[in-house]
Amino acid sequence: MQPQYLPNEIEQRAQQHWESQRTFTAVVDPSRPKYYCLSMFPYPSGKLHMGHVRNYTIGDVLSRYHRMRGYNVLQPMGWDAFGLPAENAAIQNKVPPAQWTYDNIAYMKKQLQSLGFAIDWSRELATCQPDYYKWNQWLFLRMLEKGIAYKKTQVVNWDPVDQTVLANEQVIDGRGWRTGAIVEKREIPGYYLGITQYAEELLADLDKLPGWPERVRTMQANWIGKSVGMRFAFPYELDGKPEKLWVFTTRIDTVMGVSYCAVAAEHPLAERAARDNPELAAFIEKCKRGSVMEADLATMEKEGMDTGLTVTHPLTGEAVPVWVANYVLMSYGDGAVMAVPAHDERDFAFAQKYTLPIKPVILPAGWNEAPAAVIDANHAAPHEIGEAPIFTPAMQIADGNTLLDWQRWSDVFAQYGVLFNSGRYDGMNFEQAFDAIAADLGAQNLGGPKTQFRLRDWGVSRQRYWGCPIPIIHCDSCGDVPVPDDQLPVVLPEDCVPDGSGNPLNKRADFVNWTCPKCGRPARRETDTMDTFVDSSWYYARYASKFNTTAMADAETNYWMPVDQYIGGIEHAILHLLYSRFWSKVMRDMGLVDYDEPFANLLTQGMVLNHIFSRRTDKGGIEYFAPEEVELVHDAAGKVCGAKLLADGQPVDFQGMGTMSKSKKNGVDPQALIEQYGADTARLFMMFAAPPEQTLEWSDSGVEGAHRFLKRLWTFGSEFEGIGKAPVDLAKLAADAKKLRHEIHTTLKQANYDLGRFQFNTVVSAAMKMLNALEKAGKEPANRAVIGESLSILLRLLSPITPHICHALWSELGYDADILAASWPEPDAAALVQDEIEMVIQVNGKLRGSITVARDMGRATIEKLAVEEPCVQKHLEGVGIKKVIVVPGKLINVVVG
RNA sequence: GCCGGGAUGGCGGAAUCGGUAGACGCAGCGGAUUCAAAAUCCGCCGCUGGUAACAGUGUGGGGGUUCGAGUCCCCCUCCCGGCACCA
Repeated sequence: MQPQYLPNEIEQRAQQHWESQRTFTAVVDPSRPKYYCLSMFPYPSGKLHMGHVRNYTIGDVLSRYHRMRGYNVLQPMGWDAFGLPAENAAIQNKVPPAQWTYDNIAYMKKQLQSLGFAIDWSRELATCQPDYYKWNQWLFLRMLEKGIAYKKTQVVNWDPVDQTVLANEQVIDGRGWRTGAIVEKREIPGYYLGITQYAEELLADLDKLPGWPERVRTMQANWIGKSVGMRFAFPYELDGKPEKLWVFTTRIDTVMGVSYCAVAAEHPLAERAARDNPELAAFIEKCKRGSVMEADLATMEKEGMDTGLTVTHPLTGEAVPVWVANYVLMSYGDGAVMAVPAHDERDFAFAQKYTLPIKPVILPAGWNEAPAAVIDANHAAPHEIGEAPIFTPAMQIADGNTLLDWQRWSDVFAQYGVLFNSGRYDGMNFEQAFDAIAADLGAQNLGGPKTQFRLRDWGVSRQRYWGCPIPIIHCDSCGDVPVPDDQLPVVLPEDCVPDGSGNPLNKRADFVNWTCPKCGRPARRETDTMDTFVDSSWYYARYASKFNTTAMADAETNYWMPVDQYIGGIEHAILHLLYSRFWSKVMRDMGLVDYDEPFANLLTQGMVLNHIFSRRTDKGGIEYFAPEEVELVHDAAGKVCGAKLLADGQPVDFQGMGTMSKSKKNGVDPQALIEQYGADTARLFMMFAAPPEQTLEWSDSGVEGAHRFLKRLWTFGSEFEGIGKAPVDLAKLAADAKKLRHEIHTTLKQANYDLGRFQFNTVVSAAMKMLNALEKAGKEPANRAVIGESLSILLRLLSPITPHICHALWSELGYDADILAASWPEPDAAALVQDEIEMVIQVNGKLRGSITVARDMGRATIEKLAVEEPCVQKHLEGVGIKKVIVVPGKLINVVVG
C-alpha cells in the first residue's frame, strides 16, 4: 500500500469508480424511504466561489450520510441560467449572453465534478433551455386564464441617458451605475402574479414547516404582514362631486386623535390639488425622483406639503387637512393614511416638523384622570431641541419651548389603553372602541373591519433580453392575445448582444413581427421577459420530471417531492422561498402536483464574506476591484482603514465585508485550493471552519491543518493494510484498550448527535480526536482488535465529508468493497459506561478542585468527601457551610458564608 | 428606517437542559530529527501577578435574576443578511 497520501490519484480513482458504477443515478424505489436532498442551484457566473463550496459540501455530506443510513437519495444539480450578469458581460465583452452562459456552465460543472459531489448529473437542467422555460410560459398562460396573472402599471427605475430600465442593483445613490444620471421613477405596464390571493395560506402553512429555522418563518410571517384593522373613508367634496378618501389603520381606537391625513405623491387627490398649485406640483415632482427601493424611501428625510384641501372626519364632522407626504407609498393599501401624531412615531415627528396638533386619546396605564391639557404644538418652537418633560397626571402637557422627545412621550402615551378625549368612546378599551367605531362607520357606509397584508403582488415583467419570453402577442384589433399552447415555447433568439440601451429584442424584427393567432393579421410579440425568480420557483420539481417531454410534472414528481432537505443561503429567506411556496400551491391547485409545501426541511447556510473594494468612476458610476488587486492599509490599532489598488497605487474605497459575488468581484475561486491540496482537503476545511448556519469571513489559514490531518490519517491507515479482514475479539480487553474503546465510542456518540443538528465542524473535531487517540494508544497486537474497529468507525464517520480518502482506505484496509454500502456506525452502549467519574468542586460557585468518585456513589457520601477536601477546608475559616449543591456526575458546589 | 441574525484567546471556533469557559484546529514559542532546510514528531500557549504552588481576572458594553450566567431578563454599541428589478 502506498505510504504517501496522494490526493489527486485517490480522488480520480474514486470518482471514476462512482461514474462507472453510476452510483449516484437515482431511480424510484418504493422499498426504501426516499431522501430528496437539494442545494440551491447556482447562477453560472463563471467560476465557483467558496460560498458554493460550502453550500454544496453541506448538501453532499447530508446526501451521503442518508444514503449510508439506507435512504434512496436524489441529489440533482442545475443552473439558474437567465439573468442580468450575462447582459453585463455582453456589454463588456460583446459576447452573446447565451454563449457566455453555456461556457460558464461547462467550466463550473467541471469544478463541481472535481469536488466529488454525489450528484445525479443525468437530471441536470439549465433554465435558459427552451424545454425548461416552455413550462414557465405554459403555467403563466394557465394563471392568466384563472386570473392569477394580470396586467397593470408598475413603477421602475428609469435612466434618462441610457433610455433604459435599471435594476435596483444598478442604482447607486440615486444615480445610474454607468451614466451617473439621476434616476427617475417611471410607470409602465407589466404583468403581475396574484401571490396575495395566497397570502392567508402562505402565512398559515408556515406552521406546517417545523423543519424550517424559526428565524426564516418569522421573517416570512413579517413579510406577509397580516394586519387586522379598519378600512374607512373621509368624505369630501371636490369639483362639486362627493368623494371619499380611503385609508387603512390598525389603530382605529386613536381615530379621534387624527390631526391630518397624508397621501402619496401619486395619489389622485394630490395630483388634483397640484393642478392649481405650482409649488405643490413641484414638490410632487421631487417625490417622484429617486429610486423605487424601499430602503431608500424609508431612510429619506420625511417631508410633506399641505394640499390646501380638507376632508371630513367621519365621526366628528370636523375638517381634516390633507398633506402629501413622501413616506406614504401608493403601492401599499389605498396610498393614504390617517395621521395621529400622539400615538405614532412617524406622525409625531411629522407633526412637530410642520407644527400640526398632537392630541393624545389613549389614557396612559395607571392614570385615572385625563392630562390637564391637550398639547397644542402650534405653541411649541419645534426646531429647538431640549429635554421633554416627564408627564404626571397633574402636569400641563403643553410646553411652549420644548421639542418633544418620542422616546419619553411614548413611554407615557403609545401603549394600548383606555380612550379619553374621544367623545362617546371615552372609557372604552381597544376591542370595545373597535366594535363601536366599526358600527358607526358601517351605519354611514364609510367602511368597516378589514384584514390587510403587507405582501404585494409579484411583478414579473422585465424589460430585459436574457430571460424567459412572456408568451403574449399584441394585436391592434384583438388586444393582448395569449400564445396558443401548441406554439410554445416562444423561443428566445440566442445570438443577441445587449449594449446597455434597452432590450435588443425590440430591434429584432424576426422576433417582434408576428401574426395574431386570433385574426391572423400582423401583430407584435411581447418583448418583456420574466423575472428570473420565476425560473427558480419550480426547478426543484422539474429535476424529478426531467425526462418527461409532454408534461410539466408527473408521478415521479410526486414520488420525490417534497424536497426532504433544502440547503441554501440565508439571503433567500424571503423572496425565493416565498415565491417557490406560492408557485407550488398554484401547481397544486391546477392538479399538477399533490404537495402543499415544496421544502419539508430547510438549512440556511451563513454567507461567506470577503472584503469589498470599489471606486467611483468619472461619470459617477461605480467600479469594483478584487481583493487580490488591492493592498490593505491598517490604522494604528491594526484595523483595516483603507486600501490601495496595486496597479496604480491610488486609494480605493473599502466598503467592509460582504457576500462573495461576481458583481462585487470579491469571490474566491476554490480551484487553486483543489489543485494544491485536493478536493477532500477543500471539503474538510470548509466544513471545519464554522457551523453551516453561521456567517463566515473568508480566510484560508487553517487549510494546512486540514490537509495535515488527512495526511496523518493516510499514514496511520497505511500501517494497517488488511486489518478489516482480521477477526475482532472484544471479549477480553486490557485496561488501556478498554479506555481507547471508551474514548472512540463516546466521541462517536457526540459526533452522531452533532450530525443530527448539522454541526459538521464538531464532527470533524470528533474525527480528529479519534485519530489523536489511536495514535497515542500504541500499535501493539493487544490493541489491534480495537484499532480495527476504531478505524472502521472513523472512516465511515468521515466519509460523507471526505469521501475519496475514506473510499480508498476502506478498500485498502480490507473492509467491504464499497464504503457507501456500509452501515452507519452506532456507539456500543457497553463501551460508554465508566466505573469512575471525576466531579468538580466549587466553593460559592468558584472552581477549587475535583474528586474522583465511583459511578454508583451516593449523594451523602459525595458531599462528605467533597467537604473534607483540603481545597474546601481552606475556604471554611470563619464561615459556616450554608448548603451543598450536587449535580450528579458533574459538580459539587459548597455554599459558605 | 423596518424585519431577521451575530459578537467567546493573536485567528477560526467548542461548551446539548443555567453547572469545569477556551474542546478541535490555525498561528506563535521551545525542543527532537537533519550537514541544512522542508516534512514529521514531542512540549508550552486567555490576560495580570508569581520561580512555582497559587491568586486575581476574563465570553462586545452597562444593569438584573441565581448557590452558580457565554447560556435567562432589561438597556446600549458595532457587524452581517433581507427590504420586492443582484441572484
